[in-house]
Amino acid sequence: MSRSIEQPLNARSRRTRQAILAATRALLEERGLDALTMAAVAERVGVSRRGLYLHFASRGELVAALFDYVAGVEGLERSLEHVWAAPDSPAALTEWAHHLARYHPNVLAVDRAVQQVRTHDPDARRHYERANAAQLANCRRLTRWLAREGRLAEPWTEESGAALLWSLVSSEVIGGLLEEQGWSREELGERLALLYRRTLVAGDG
Amino acid sequence: MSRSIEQPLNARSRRTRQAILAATRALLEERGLDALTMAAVAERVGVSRRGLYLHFASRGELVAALFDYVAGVEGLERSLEHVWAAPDSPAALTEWAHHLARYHPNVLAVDRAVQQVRTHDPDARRHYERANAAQLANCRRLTRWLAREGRLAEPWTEESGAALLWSLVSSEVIGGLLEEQGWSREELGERLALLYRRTLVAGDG
DNA sequence: CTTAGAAGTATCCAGCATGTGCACTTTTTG
DNA sequence: CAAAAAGTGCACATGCTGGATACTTCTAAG
Repeated sequence: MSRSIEQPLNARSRRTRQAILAATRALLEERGLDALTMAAVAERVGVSRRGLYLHFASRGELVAALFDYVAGVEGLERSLEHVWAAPDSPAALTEWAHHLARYHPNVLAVDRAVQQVRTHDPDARRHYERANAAQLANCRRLTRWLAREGRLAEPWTEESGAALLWSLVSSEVIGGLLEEQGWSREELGERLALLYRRTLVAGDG
Repeated sequence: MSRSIEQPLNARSRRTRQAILAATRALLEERGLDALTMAAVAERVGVSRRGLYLHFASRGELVAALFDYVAGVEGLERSLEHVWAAPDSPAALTEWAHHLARYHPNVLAVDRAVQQVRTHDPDARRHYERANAAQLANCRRLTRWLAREGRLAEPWTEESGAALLWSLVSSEVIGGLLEEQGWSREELGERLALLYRRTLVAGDG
């Protein structure tokens, strides 16, 4: 099932594909994953239900494709630049917290959807695992930086610190604090930054 | 739909109900939520598919019922006693970390299932929210205790500290660290305790 | 400007899961 | 033993996915 669909050559095709992705995202954010049926998407795009399958082999593939779509639209790379441009590793850690608070809220719905769908769908699982590996790599880069500068607090290692950081990039955590606990993005960023520094950074009074 | 089903009076009925819950849990843990169809459960229990609906009005209600079932079987209350028996608030916080590492791994599959199902099913949502509120109340009790003893670090308040603690009781976090990062329960407990103390406790060298 | 091939439509279909209705049998219990 | 409760078997409506087929419409390259 769900054999990937080759890159569209046609301009018309590309436009339709984008329209489908945009409509899917909107529908997902407005009405949730359960309401996201192929029929509902088709109607919203103004295309036949059968037509969707010309662009996405399955519902799972469609949801999975949202992953990269929102990363582009919401500027994942751009937001990450702030982290690596920091002057030192503790500052980078703080920037990482702010990056989470800046970027992730915008993709929460998609994150959660991919996460649910991944259990059935190999395509979604692939996308999820790729994104996850990238996330973990970023975390490890942070802890390595800390270690190099001698700022990684006892008893953390590059590995265990990275794992901890990675685990806190969770739609459950971020969504819970924002939506259920009513934190603002600013509060989220500041407080995560605080947690990170106190937990991981040595000599940070 | 999914009108609740009244307390069974019959001994036979109670036995069957327990058998259904046990089989459901086993199936869920072995083969995941997707494989958890009413037909599969029925076969495993050795009861007709129709018979399940005599005990649980819907699949959602069945999954939701697992919540309390595992809490009983795995001794939620008993595990929590360690927390409140602690001599002081920082010790309680440490005990809380160990409680998470002791209890939660045993109910991860059920936690995740209820969380997914709750989006469709009102019954599951009710159960989830009740459990969640209890969780949050526990966290607040911890931060209140800290505050009373003057051990709550700047800039946390009873409320914001509780929210933070609450957000870290997440199957995504716990499951991720245990399963994907390969932490042992001991490591999880120790490291969470460390994170909690450094972040929330004042004057804890 | 024409024409081959791609994009898209309309309709039907099979598969599979949920949950309900109904007549029936078996077990429990007073 | 008799009534009530528990459980069975089967049929059925509904809702979704994804595949098939024959058809029309657009677009891109010669």
